[in-house]
Amino acid sequence: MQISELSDRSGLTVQTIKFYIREGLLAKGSVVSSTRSDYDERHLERLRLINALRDVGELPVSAIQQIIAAVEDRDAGLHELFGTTQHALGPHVVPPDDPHWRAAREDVDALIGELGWRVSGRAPARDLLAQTFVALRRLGFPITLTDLRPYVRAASDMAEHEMGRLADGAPRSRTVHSLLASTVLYEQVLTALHRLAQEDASARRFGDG
Amino acid sequence: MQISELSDRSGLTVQTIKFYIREGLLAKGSVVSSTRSDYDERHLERLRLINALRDVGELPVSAIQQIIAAVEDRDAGLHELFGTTQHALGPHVVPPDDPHWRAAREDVDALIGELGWRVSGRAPARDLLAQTFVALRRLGFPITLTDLRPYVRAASDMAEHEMGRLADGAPRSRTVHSLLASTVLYEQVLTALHRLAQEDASARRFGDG
DNA sequence: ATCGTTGGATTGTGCCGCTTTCCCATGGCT
DNA sequence: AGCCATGGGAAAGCGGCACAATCCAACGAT
Repeated sequence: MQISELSDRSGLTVQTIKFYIREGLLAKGSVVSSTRSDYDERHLERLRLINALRDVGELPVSAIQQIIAAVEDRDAGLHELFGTTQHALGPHVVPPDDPHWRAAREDVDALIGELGWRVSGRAPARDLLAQTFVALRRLGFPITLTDLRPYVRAASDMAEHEMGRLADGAPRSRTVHSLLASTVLYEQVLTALHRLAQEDASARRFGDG
Repeated sequence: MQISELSDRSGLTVQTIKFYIREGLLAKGSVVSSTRSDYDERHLERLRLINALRDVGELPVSAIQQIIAAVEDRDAGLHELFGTTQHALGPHVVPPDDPHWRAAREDVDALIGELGWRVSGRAPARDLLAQTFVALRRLGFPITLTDLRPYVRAASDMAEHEMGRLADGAPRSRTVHSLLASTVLYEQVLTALHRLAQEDASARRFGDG
């Protein structure tokens, strides 16, 4: 398949595909001549993945780069791919050297310790959670463990469900895609449903219809 | 308080504060002379809100503008503020006129109808959900109602919990802040916990420790 | 032979969120 | 009275990002 067909089938412009190749998100086609390269279904599949991560996951190109690199590394285990994805998802803030921040971060670490969760000490999600704690406190809505309980329950139930859905015997590439779908795409599913449920709750409480 | 003190206390530079004033995110101080204005605690509070929406919620300035405008509109009810916030959260994609997209959107509408949720037909979260459906299908992981069930349950439980937390007798400004915290900030709490729970589940399933 | 297509490289573009720069008025200290 | 740090207001600049446009030389189908 030529690049123009790849463009048609993927819905991306030729320039964008070239851009992705330059940035290392997509492999070059196999060179047929100095002005022809051949692309196959795997290139299309890759573009679909890139598109999902970009459009739905709203990931920057640099983050997708990292994920793709981990996907390509056939030596890496699935858990390593997981870590790379988490790291790519961010946040990319450098925690300021602030006492409030350190306190929030300690609360987060303590919570994870109590739950017995096996989570890397460098997981960016720790900082993400600490950041929200700080912001909530600064706004005068300190968060308590009681507030968190339903969220913790829901989060672990869903995570369990997601891991259970990964097919065991499937080829690696499919498992990898499934893993990324679970993390990046199902996160959006959860967010969307949460917003919809909130609107319903708000309508029932404040609405006049 | 002068702008320099406001700058010190908020952690934002004077220029950034001026920028927010220009953009309509923050009210001007009360003019004391042609070169002095006076800022009070409400300005500081507002800056904290802006910061939370920006740093934690990752909202663009234009979205914060819309939310602030709704907050300022003392005639608007809380449910309207809710709708504005939802709209500001996005996504801001124009649904393409694609059969897959229309089908996904119909699935979403049907789901919401079955659940009996009172959700505006223009709620962007409908599109967000439809978008993930399309992406999942294109990747070869079609989503089923069974897959969604645990997410729906979790989402409505949390939404119920969040609405219940809003204090009834509090002054409007506090309720408004609480509402925004529930929607924008608790969404991040949920996301962070979901990621942490996933990492734990992944470690238990794939990890070697 | 011609004309469209491709690869490869360079340059340009539009948006975003500030940041810098200027200018000038003023207030308060000396 | 003189001086200068501070503040207000407006305009222009900047750095990052994700492409998009343009140009060129080399093919390849007709």
